[in-house]
Amino acid sequence: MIDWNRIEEKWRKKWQESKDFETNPNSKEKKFITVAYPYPNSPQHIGHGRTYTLADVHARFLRMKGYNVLFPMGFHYTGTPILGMAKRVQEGDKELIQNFRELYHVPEDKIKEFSEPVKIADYFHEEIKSGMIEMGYSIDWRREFTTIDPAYQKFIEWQINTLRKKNLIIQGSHPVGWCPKDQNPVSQHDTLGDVEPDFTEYILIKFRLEDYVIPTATLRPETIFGVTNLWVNPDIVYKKIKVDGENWIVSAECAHKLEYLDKKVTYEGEIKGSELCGKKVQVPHRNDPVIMLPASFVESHTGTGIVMSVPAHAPFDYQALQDLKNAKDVEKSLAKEIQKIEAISIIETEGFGNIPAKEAIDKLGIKDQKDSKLEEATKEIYGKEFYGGKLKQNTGQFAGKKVADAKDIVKNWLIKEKFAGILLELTNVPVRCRCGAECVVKILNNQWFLNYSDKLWKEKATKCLDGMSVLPQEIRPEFNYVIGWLRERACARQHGLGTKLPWDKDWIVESLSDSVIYMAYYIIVKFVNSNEIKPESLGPEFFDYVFLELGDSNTVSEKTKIQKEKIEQIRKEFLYFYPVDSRHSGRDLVPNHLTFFVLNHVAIFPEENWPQEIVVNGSVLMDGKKMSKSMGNIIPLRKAIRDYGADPIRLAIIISAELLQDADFNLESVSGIKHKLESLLEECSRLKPEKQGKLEPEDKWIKSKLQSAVSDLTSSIEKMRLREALHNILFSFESDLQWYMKRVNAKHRTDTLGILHEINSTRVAMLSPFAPHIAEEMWEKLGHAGMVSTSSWPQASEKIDGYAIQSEELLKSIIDDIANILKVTKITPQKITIYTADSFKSKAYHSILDKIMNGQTNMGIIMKDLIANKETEEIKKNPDFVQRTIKDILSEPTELRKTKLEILDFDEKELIASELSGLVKADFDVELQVFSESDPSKYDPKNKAKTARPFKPAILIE
RNA sequence: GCGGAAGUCGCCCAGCCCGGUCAAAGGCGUAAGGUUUAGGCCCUUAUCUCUUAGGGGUUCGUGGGUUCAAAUCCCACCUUCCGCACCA
Repeated sequence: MIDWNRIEEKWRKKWQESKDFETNPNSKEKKFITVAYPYPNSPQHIGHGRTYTLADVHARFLRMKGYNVLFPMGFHYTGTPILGMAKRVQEGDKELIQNFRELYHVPEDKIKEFSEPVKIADYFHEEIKSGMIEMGYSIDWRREFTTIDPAYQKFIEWQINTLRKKNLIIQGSHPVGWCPKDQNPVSQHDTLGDVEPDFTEYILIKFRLEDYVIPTATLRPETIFGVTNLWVNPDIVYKKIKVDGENWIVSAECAHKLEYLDKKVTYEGEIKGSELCGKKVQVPHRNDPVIMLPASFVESHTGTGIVMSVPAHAPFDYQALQDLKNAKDVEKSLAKEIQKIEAISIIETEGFGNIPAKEAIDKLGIKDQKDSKLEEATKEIYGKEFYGGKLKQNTGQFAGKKVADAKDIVKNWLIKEKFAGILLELTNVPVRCRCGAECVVKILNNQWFLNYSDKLWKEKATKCLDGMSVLPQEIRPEFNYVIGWLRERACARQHGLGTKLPWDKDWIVESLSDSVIYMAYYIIVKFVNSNEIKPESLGPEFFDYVFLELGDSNTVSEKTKIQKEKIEQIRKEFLYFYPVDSRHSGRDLVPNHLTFFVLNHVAIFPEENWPQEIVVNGSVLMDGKKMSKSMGNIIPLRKAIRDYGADPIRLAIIISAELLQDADFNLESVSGIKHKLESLLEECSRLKPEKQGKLEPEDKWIKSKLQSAVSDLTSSIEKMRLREALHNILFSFESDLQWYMKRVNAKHRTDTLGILHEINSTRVAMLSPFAPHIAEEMWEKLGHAGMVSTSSWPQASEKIDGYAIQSEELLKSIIDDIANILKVTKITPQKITIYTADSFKSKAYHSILDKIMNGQTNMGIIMKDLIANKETEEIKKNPDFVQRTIKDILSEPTELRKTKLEILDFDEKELIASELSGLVKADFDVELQVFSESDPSKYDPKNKAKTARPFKPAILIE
């Protein structure tokens, strides 16, 4: 048993002492690798480890390739969840405190401090950082910071001011979920049950009743042309209110909602719903009276509590009308009016007749307006009409328009003509704030936005994206799509940790806006942390000069009191490290952070400093399931490291899935990998550098295999196909090595230590970005001086020995064939005889191979050509040979075909005679005889020799 | 609905871009053998199906098509997953 924790600690200490990961500009070419910094509101678990591990492998690989790699890390304190947590601690929230205690093992005295949000962040910051160190991430910790550090805030002030100067920040109104009690916006983590307030826009159509406006809320403004009546609930008491100078009648709930929607509301009186029934109102656009009728499906908390009735296209309306027509207890004069009402059809949809609502109701067998299937009917009709419907002639100027288009056109027309207004309403009511109050939608009038709608900005971002590498490729269209639909985005909020808006101190820069160009800050922060520059000296002129070379260093020095030389040095370091060469992140950040990262870079920096690459990875599942607190399947990273070691976890995460796929993590695979590494370590301990003697065929072969492994692996890593790469080092190469050992053992060789040492040294070097600790240990055991993490990446020399590859392939396939024959015949072999093909067959073979490589696979044509040639004409007696040879060749890798084409003087008989006997003896414990097909004195009792083909000798087993 | 991804031999998952290397890698599981006092770990072999000569048959969501040749290219359909915002 090996002590993983001890080995890992040993090497972590060495890395720390040697300061290998502290990166300063030098004469080498640089690579700047960054990964989205963590939000410290909980310890990190295995899932968090994925992105960082991928980035670390990337960084370590590039370092070995000879680049000067900067891989820094910061901590994102900005945001509201931590604030919410602190609030819950203050309130003594049992569940949360229990989580801290039992799930996160936070010491009791620390939990007490958690009523202060920064303490929570500080605690988990240290926790996460320790985990990162224990995972062996090659981070330059001199550049660590948090987003509430004074210097960082200076940087964010500069960023946000710069954006504003470019007119990319605008002010406007914006609806948010709102708690009326707390007087604060609410989002998912502020609500009971963690529901995200979700709202939608209703169109308020204003019908007139004498001096009053009767507003009805609808999602389908285009159906106004089919209105036949209104619905009121007779049991509701409605409010008479004054709204911006107009008299409205709406439900009490609606009046309450309106108060938050930027309307001035005064209460003037009440009226019963039943009193409204029978009254006639004016339709806004056509001066036509329609009657108000009672309906029980009308709810006071939805819309205005009064509904516009379009029986032709709305199943609820149609059914309510039918119910009324059939009702017995309706007053006579009213009943007469009701009987007169006919549905007005205004939309034509394929598959539906004149009154779609009726058809849907009949189809579902709906009996009355209380039937829950009405929802289904409504959905079906809405879907069909919206995407497939057209407005009919009776819609006037809108006739012929598709419903999908007409909806917005009619809406805008209604609003322009003052026939309608807007009502925003929560769709997932009730949403309750953690304080218990029911939330509403509020329009904030002085909200600040990043104007991501800006066309030129989008164009620039698209250009940047087009010039960038996006890994894996499949994700690229998603970025383009996001840039397309992005609109104004609020960039400030009223509470939470973060930086105040410099020009409006009531607002705090929102967390997805203060995390977009901070990679540039990694250059600065080194000087802040070393006390070379003070936060207070970081005025805008400093950043202007360092990042954009605006102004001159003399003036900047005067203003900031920073030495001119220092300023020049920082500018030079910025120029050296920027742009970002690769940004790693999870795919959940594609529609927000990663896209904003691109947008903000192009807004602020000149083209030469635009980002070069984005690498996106999927999430991590635990035994096929999503990790979640409630499922109890979260494994804290640090605990996993203690139990299994950092390297096995790193490998298990990487090997379980390719980049974009969700990685399924399970503990069995961790122990599997652990054992693999342990046996590799053992192997390395055995090997010493030793002089290599004369190379045997299998030596040449394995060396060639090693060469191709190096070049395959390198290109895999370059494409960030780390799973594939790791798989090659750990498993695929293993099977080549097994064959090699089999060959070596068959020959009873003892002189292979040197070669195995060379092979394993290369493997360990290639393993080192993935499993850095154990690779160092292996490297040391192999007797290398220095550390493998600072050694150079193995170079693939171009020497691939085609002859050796071909030879070993032949030997393997003969062994396979023998085993196959034995399996089928179940005989115990006494003696094996092999016959190699005649030389004219070889010529034919090459000729066929040549034709196939040129794309000709037609048997007839190939045959004709062969017969036409004197050297191969003999083949006409043996058409089966041609058929089979074509098949042989087609079932080979193209690589091997090329090799065979190049090598003409391949002596099968000689190879088999000298190399195969030992193998056959070892595997089957019998003697081997070899003849050529053309050998007149051959032993061939069963007349097998004639079936021999090149690379497919005939075999006789007795 | 819009946008994206995906359906492979018990399970997980490669291969698809660039058609022939594909009955299709690897891991897990299962079975047999070796090692071990025993178990675990480890090693070997097998793991769609038929076959007493290295061979054949049927497979890669479903149905078509292109091609000498399709898991791979094209079309249609079915199913599943993810994102759709002011939240990190």
